[in-house]
This record gives sequence, C-alpha cells and structure tokens, in this order.
Amino acid sequence: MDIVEISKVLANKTRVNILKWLKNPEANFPPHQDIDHFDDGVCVGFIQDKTGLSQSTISTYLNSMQNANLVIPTRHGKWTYYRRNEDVIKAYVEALKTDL
Amino acid sequence: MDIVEISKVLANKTRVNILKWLKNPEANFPPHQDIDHFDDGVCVGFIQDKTGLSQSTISTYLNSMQNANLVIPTRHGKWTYYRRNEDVIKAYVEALKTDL
DNA sequence: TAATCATATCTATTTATTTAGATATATAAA
DNA sequence: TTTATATATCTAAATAAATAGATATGATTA
Repeated sequence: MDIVEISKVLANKTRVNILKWLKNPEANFPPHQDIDHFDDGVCVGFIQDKTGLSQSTISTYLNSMQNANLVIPTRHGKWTYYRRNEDVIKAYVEALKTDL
Repeated sequence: MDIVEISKVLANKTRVNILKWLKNPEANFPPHQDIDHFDDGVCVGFIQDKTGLSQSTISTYLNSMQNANLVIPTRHGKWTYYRRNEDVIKAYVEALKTDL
C-alpha cells in the first residue's frame, strides 16, 4: 500500500472523476453494445468521450491507475473494460486513516 | 475539501513523512530550547534537519501544506512552529471514504 | 486476407514540480 | 543599533507530468 503512488493518481481532477464515474457506470455511461451490464467496468472510448481528452491521454491515465492497482482491466473482444479495484481503494483509505 | 489539492501534497514522500512525524513530535524531534512542549508543533529547522533537504525547500513544502490547510503555523519569537490540522486531515479521509 | 475498429505505445511539446542558492524579512541578542 | 538567527521569498535549473499526434498492435468484420 504505497500512499505516495496512489496520491499521485488522485492529484489530478480527471483521474479522480474517472474513479468516481466508475462507482456507478449505469448513471454515467451509455450501455455497451455487446453486453447489457458493467460487471467488468467501462470501455476506454466511453471514458474518453466523457472527459473530452485525447485517446492517448486517457489510455496513459488508465495505465497509471492500473499500475497503482486502483483499476482492473478486462479484455472483451476489441474492447478493454476498466473497473474499480474496491479492495485497494478501501485499503488506501484505511491506510491513510491509520498511518497519516 | 479539495481532494485533488490535498492529494498533491500527499504525492511526495517527504511531505507525507512530515505529517507523520508531527503526529508524535516527542518521539521524532529534540526538545525546543525556549519551551518544554510541542503544543504548537515543531520549528522549521528541526523538520529541515530530519529531512536533510534545503531550508528553502522545506519552507516551500510547509507553505504548500499550509495552503492545503493540512498544517497550522504559529510564531514564537524568531521561530515558526508547525502542527497538524487534525480536523482537515480527518475530514479529508472522510471525504475520500464517501466521495471516492 | 484486407479493411476496420478499439486500445496501447511512441515521440514530442508544453506546463508543473522539485530543489537549492541567493536574497529579503522579522525577531532577538550583543 | 549593529549583528546573528530563523524563516520566507525570489530566481533559476533539472526533472516529472500533462497532453496530443502519429504509429503500432490486437481483435473483429467484410
């Protein structure tokens, strides 16, 4: 549980927003074409559309969030879905509460 | 409660260490010359010595931490003491728990 | 298998952060 | 009232982060 590495991810409004949106994909994203649930998260394109930033920037952001273990990717055909890693998010908040 | 601004402060090992050290000044710093308690925190020089970074860097760090309301400065003669702002730290962790 | 689509990576530019030396300020001491 | 001490601010250099265009990869489709 690296507080500094996770804090670096959270030190950016867009990345914090992505995490918040992924809490409730039904409310924040349109339905996917091939599946009727968000069990594995949301595809990169939807996240990109919502932020208005470039595809490469969002891919970089999601990669950094994945490196910090804050999100989990799952490949579905040509799409990559990202969902929150609730265990790590919870553990981070707990670590702040005790260590900070 | 600005999650991004506070996360920027926590995105640096030295600044996180300073906050941790200030939790227990008795254990982490020598006694002050003029007073025999740490009620108003720890003087800048002691914090600088412990980090090994330059005086101006530590002053900048403490300033950024103060801007984020994470620490509170108090002037005692020619020394400035810094202590944790427990209310804001607690509120930040709570905000993460609910918003993030 | 050629074309297409979604995503990742590479490269480059702009902007922000880190860090320290030099200087300024504010207080205390001689 | 000069001198010393503690801290803050200014300036500048080095490093890192943000961002996007171009290109590559991997999967589907024609």
